[in-house]
Amino acid sequence: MFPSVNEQMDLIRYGAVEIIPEDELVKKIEKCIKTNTPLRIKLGADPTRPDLHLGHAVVLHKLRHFQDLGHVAVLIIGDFTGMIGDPTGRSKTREPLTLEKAAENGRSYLEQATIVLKKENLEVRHNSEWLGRMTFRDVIELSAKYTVAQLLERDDFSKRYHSGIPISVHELLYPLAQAQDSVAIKSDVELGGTDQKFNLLVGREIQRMNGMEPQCILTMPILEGTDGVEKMSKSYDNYIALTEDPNNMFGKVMSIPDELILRYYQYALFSDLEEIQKIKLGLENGTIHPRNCKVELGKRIVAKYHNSDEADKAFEYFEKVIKNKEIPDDIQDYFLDSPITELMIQDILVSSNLCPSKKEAKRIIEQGGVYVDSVKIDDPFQKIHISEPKIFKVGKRKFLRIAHKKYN
RNA sequence: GGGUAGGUACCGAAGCGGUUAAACGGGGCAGACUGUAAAUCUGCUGGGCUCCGCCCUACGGAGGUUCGAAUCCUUCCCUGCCCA
Repeated sequence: MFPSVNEQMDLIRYGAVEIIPEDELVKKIEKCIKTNTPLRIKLGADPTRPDLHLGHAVVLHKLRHFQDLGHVAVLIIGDFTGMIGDPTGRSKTREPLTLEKAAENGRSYLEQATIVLKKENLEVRHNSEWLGRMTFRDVIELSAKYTVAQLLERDDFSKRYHSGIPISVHELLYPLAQAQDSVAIKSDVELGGTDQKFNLLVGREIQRMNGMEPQCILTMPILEGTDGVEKMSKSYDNYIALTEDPNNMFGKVMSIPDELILRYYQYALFSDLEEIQKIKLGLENGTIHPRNCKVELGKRIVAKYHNSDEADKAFEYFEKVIKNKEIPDDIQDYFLDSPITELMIQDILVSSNLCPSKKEAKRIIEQGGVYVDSVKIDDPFQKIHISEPKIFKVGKRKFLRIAHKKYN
């Protein structure tokens, strides 16, 4: 029924940073094989931000590995904890989320997560189910199990504390709430990024205090964003969303610095280690050109999240529009609802949402970033006839075919 | 409860009665360059007006002093730190 311990551990170890404690996990797996009972693998999802990206996918893939081994993935939508917002890595208190908003984000989260996860062996839970029912007394009992000093061990808490940045009490409670999830769903293993290590360990502690066998924890690396410096995150705008359209997805992969290529092969693609080794050698001895390698990486990532047809198209688009600065084939149409057919270029750019304001439109025009039918426009007040559709280009990759709306 | 330091644009941070749409840095955008949407360099970076000038909005909130305030006064809100 279940693969052997070694087989399982090989897959589980792939890409993992830490497994704490590893021997306990081995024991759990042995027991699972013996009793033919799948392990319950927990992953908590923070529904504060609705867009999942390749960074989130790293740990989702690990969860998928467990599913493939026959274990149960317990995905927790933190609709309740979303009201607190995990302060991990943040130097600022998060904006609280309403339960409704959290639930809505949770739905879209699930939709995106199942791009990576399979629907079999998947249990989805919302933590408002148990956290929302706790009374103040329950909360006091829970918080009595941990000390302020223990909580302040957490790096970002202590940093904030020592540099005088406010920490609200509810933020301190977050790790305990997350730990309570582990108690509620009786997890055997909890997954998370390395930045989650503290929270995951608290879960162990709290489970033990509730007389349960503590969960093992497994941490995955934090994937760097396209800038190659910061972790991939929406707030740094260096992310590649799972639902990113093929052209953007490919382009964003192309924009990663060369040093990140191998890391993306490993953690965005989960390629075989032998293959990664081969690429590494090739890059080192010059038999593989980094650009071609990145093209391949981009195509494969697009193929993974879309399909290989889209991947080829995205590559062609990139070659054409970015490399050769040509006009793409498929440009969206926009029909201006205006009684006049001759309008100032700056007005056209604003009404078609190519620019957010006239000032901005003016700026870009004056800086030489605007072309109409491949002719550079340098006067923001120049009038353009749009009785027939014209192709507007703003910056490197914003295109729109604009025409006057026809009334019949 | 007492004391003290603060709250400035997307973020960090200067300014402390007029020359301030607000230095500087980051970010963002545009241009050049490039295998690249990387790196680097250059420029721009509140909004409106046919616009080389004018008009709005803006320095935690609300009032006030003044010809004139982000800068002074009053009051309220928020935050750090120290002492209880």
